[in-house]
Amino acid sequence: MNDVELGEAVRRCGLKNTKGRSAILGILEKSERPVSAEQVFMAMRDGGISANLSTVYRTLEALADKGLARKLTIAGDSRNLYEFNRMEHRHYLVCLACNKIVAIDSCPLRDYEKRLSAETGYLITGHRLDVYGYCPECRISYPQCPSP
Amino acid sequence: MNDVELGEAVRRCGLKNTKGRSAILGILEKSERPVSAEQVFMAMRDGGISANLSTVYRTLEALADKGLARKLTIAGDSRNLYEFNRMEHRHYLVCLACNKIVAIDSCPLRDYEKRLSAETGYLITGHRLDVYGYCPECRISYPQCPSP
DNA sequence: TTTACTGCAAACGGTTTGCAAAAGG
DNA sequence: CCTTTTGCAAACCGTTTGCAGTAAA
Repeated sequence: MNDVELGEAVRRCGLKNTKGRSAILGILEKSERPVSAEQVFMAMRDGGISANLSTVYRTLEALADKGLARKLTIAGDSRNLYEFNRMEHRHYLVCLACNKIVAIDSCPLRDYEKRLSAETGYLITGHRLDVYGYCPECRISYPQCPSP
Repeated sequence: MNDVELGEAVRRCGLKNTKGRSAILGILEKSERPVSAEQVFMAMRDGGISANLSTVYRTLEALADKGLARKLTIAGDSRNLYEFNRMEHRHYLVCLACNKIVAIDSCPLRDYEKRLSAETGYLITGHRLDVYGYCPECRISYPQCPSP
């Protein structure tokens, strides 16, 4: 998305468009990994758009509320991460050595949710699945790996 | 486990046993849901054993390090939760209305991890899966349910 | 011109820490 | 005894908030 499209996306969801907001949405869209508020803040500075950290938090929250972004947490990280909402159902593979996070497209849980619902009487609305391990690069140096 | 056994478990893992420590381990063991540090703290007060909150944190951390407990986080809760480590592979079903957390015993991900490892080159060591929905009691009052 | 947004500084909640005193083995 | 553990208070970190000023529609 270019600057104009980003601005339109912000406006279309019912928010007033500002330089900061479209910049933040652009940063999310360009990043292929979830990012923290602080990372967004720094990326803005790097891009020459100064913003206040609390504004970044408020914007990320607003974008998540409106469905343009997603807020997520990864085990072992006390921060919240945000990503552009591509409307895909996604899971993450987290490297325990270098903390790299990569997205997984496949989801093995459709049938499982049905079964679980039948067994428990719960109305299942979603799930969170993160997979942990060691990436090919780190794998070499970490022969034995504790489970989280 | 009785008091003696709790104390032995603490000592066996390489920690000095104190009244507070075995009490905390006992609280974890008796609870069938994960609990927060604050909850442990209050449970101790209720049980007549006064302890400092930072000691509770330190103890939970130590028990988790030694493998007697597990530390976990649930989406949408900024706190860490702790549970007695029953050495079972477990997942949780979280009610989005009343926040009740119940354990699920089955795990549908064994084969999936193998496949994923083959596809990505990662050494997979574990995963986190939480399922969200509405429990039978809350289900009635929440007909439409947003996905987390 | 009205309403939504921003910056600032201060508060927040959960967690961690440094230190001196206390208790375990 | 020597080491580990504790209580206390203060710091910490990521996040949220109240408010007065600014900008979008």
